[in-house]
Amino acid sequence: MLETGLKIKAKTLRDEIIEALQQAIILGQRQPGEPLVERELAEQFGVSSVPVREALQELENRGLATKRPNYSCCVIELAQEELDQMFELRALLEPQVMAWAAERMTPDEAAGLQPLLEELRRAAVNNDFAQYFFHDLRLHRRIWELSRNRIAAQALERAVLPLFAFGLMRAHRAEELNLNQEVEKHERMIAALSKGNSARSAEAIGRIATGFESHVRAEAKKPARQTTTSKKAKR
Amino acid sequence: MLETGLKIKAKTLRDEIIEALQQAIILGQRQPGEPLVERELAEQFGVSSVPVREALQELENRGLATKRPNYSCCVIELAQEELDQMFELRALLEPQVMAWAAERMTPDEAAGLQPLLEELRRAAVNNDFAQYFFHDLRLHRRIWELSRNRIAAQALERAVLPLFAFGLMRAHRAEELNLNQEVEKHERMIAALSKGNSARSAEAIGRIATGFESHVRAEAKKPARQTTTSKKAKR
DNA sequence: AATTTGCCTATTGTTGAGAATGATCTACAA
DNA sequence: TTGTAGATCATTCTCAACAATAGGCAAATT
Repeated sequence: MLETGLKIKAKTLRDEIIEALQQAIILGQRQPGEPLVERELAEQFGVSSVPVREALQELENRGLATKRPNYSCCVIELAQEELDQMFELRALLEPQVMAWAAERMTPDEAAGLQPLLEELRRAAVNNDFAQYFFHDLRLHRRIWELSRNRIAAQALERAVLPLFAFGLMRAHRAEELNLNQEVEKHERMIAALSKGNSARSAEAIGRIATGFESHVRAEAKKPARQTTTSKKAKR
Repeated sequence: MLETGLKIKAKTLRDEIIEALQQAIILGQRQPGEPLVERELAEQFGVSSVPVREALQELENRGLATKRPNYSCCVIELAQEELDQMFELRALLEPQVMAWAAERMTPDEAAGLQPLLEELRRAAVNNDFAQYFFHDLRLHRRIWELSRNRIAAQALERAVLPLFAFGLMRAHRAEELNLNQEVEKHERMIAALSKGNSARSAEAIGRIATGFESHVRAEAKKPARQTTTSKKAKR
């Protein structure tokens, strides 16, 4: 099962709910457009509605949900236009962030990337798409962190995470992807990073990052907006 | 007096409080590091504490405050390191966003920038720094919007707004700035934008970038590379 | 039939009180 | 003096009940 990987730090109910809902959205247990009703969730989590409200607010800030006054919060729905914007921003940001990481990471930190890469490799060998995307995200996040620019890392997070909610990283959407090949690209990228070669690192990410990008942009014409089965939209 | 520009906004208490606090922070009525106590603010605004909590959460997401569990929310304090990160990100992002705006804006939209430029000019003539920075932000925001990339615009907002909280845009910090000269740079930039000249627009923003950037970074001693990871990015 | 009007209801927004938390302070011992 | 354990206290966090809102339904009007 997917885990946050971050130590269980949920000290407050709000944070627990955030994690739970984020995971549910990313795993597709909550479909795009599906309403997230405060009281319903409150009962489900066995808490009051205030922590749920705050969690929903945070989900909106992470780009995983939309919230209008006096209206049920809904899982984010992305139009093609918005997908394009996210890819556009990522294409601009990530190469430079890679370059910064290459310049600024220590040898120790570079070595620390290997275990993450290993996880990626294992997922690829097992042909486990869900695991692959999960560890892919973890690896990229870690590198963003090593760029020593937290603001830029956040911007990337904001540009990438919603794609998970949209279902881009679900297994069935990526069946054409050759995971082993992708892993090789990552290996080359990390090799460049570890050598502190910023130019090659930036170039390498250009080949990967997109892996799914081209794939998705080609077929994303028909994203049928799902109608929820159990829960109908407000009223 | 500074106004949000958007009049019909606050439909909910939370939003009113957000606006009020944001303005207070930007105007320096709330100093960096100053604690924002929920009950205090609640009483001050004549409301209960929940809307205040939600407002504080939003302020944190805008990069204007910091919030730790079971601890008073505080107005953001920026270390030199974080300032550098914000300038670094902005330097990467804004030229490209300008280029996009130049390519994508309609003639009408380009014409619509003139009134904003006029406001800037007036503030400069009156040597009113507060007004100048305020209208400068409005103008830049509008252009970001015209880039047709909302995610990128948000990232820029997130990189720039905290600088206001930090007080970079206060009058006394900018006394060396020649406002009329700055206005001229903006005029050239907008001219390039209006012609759809993306290359010149991107280059023009590099010169303006803010006027305060060079001023501030001058006193910064930038550690290009860190050898230890003693300070891990706090989350 | 089409449009308007007003009520109805599900859901969000807000409140005041209370429980839980972590920082600070004091007393005491090494 | 220095460090440590416990009590204190300010403040956040949570709750359950209440109020306000916006959309939908149906009757009334044109």
